[in-house]
Amino acid sequence: MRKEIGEYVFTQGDEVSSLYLVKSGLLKAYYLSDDGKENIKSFILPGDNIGSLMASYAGKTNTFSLVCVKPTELIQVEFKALYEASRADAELSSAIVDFLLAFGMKKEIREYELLCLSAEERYRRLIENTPELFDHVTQNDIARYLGITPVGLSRIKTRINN
Amino acid sequence: MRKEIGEYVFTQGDEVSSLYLVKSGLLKAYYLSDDGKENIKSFILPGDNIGSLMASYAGKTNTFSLVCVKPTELIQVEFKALYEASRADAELSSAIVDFLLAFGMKKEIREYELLCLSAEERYRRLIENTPELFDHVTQNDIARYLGITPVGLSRIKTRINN
DNA sequence: TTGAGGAATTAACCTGGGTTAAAAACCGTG
DNA sequence: CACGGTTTTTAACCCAGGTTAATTCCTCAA
Repeated sequence: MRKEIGEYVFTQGDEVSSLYLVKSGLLKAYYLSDDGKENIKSFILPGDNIGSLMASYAGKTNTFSLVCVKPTELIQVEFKALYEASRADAELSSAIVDFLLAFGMKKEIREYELLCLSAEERYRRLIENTPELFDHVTQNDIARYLGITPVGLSRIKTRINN
Repeated sequence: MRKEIGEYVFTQGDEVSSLYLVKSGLLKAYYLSDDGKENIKSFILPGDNIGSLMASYAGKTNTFSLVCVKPTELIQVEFKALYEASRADAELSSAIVDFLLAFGMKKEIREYELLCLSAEERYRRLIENTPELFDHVTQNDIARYLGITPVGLSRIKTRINN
């Protein structure tokens, strides 16, 4: 399926239960707080997967929204169907285990960065690890991914350049 | 296996590759930064599991330490053996999928709290969700789990009680 | 019971980042 | 090229939480 810039794949509060594999393009997943502030959970690059475990597995409503930053080509997988099928299919089950392990590791890294690093350190790491992001995403969104405001990020940048 | 207070299950930098199921007791998992500061990743209660995916699956060295806060009874599971066995055993594989899904959801919640909530909100939530923790863990450790200093937490408490 | 070491609080001062608002730099489009 | 909107920067002021250090509280072992 194909989505254009600004189109939503799903929205906070939805009762969707699918996972998505991104073939090309760029998405952002974000939480919207009561007072209208956006906090970016993650950017999803080609080759990445995305979906709310909470919504899919635990039957809860979705906790975040997923929107296109670039025109995006993605594959939708019904979570429940996949999950049921995996119960009977050892190979599929193994693949899911690998997928979930990779997912868990990513979360573990993010947790570490948010718990242990300052906003400035997180910013330096992001430049280090995914410089390509800066070509496609506004500084605004970078800031909200780092957990700070655009103003804050601008200040960090000037601080770094002495 | 049994561990007493202060005993380590493994240490940051180790090349262990086991998962642990906690039958009774209480553990804490924490990161030690270069300048000697401790940041608590999680408390592990009876029924919980713990282990470094990074170390076990990706063959990296352990990124955090695991130490007993209360005398603890736990079961050690060799990750590689489990992983290999799961390749052939559909039932085991399914169980692992369930385990990893639960793990992923926990991480997702923690990520949300660290990204979107203030220290005070995280504190309120902790009281709400795991009040029993406060009986077994020093306020010192609670603070380091919330991502703040003990002084900071003390201030939050007095602020809350007007 | 007391004394010693750790835990928690308090106070004074500092800093990173939030908030608001205005200015400047960047667009894309007519 | 000029216009209008969106980003980014800058500035002024504010506040949560860090840091250091002193004080009080707790606990437990002798």
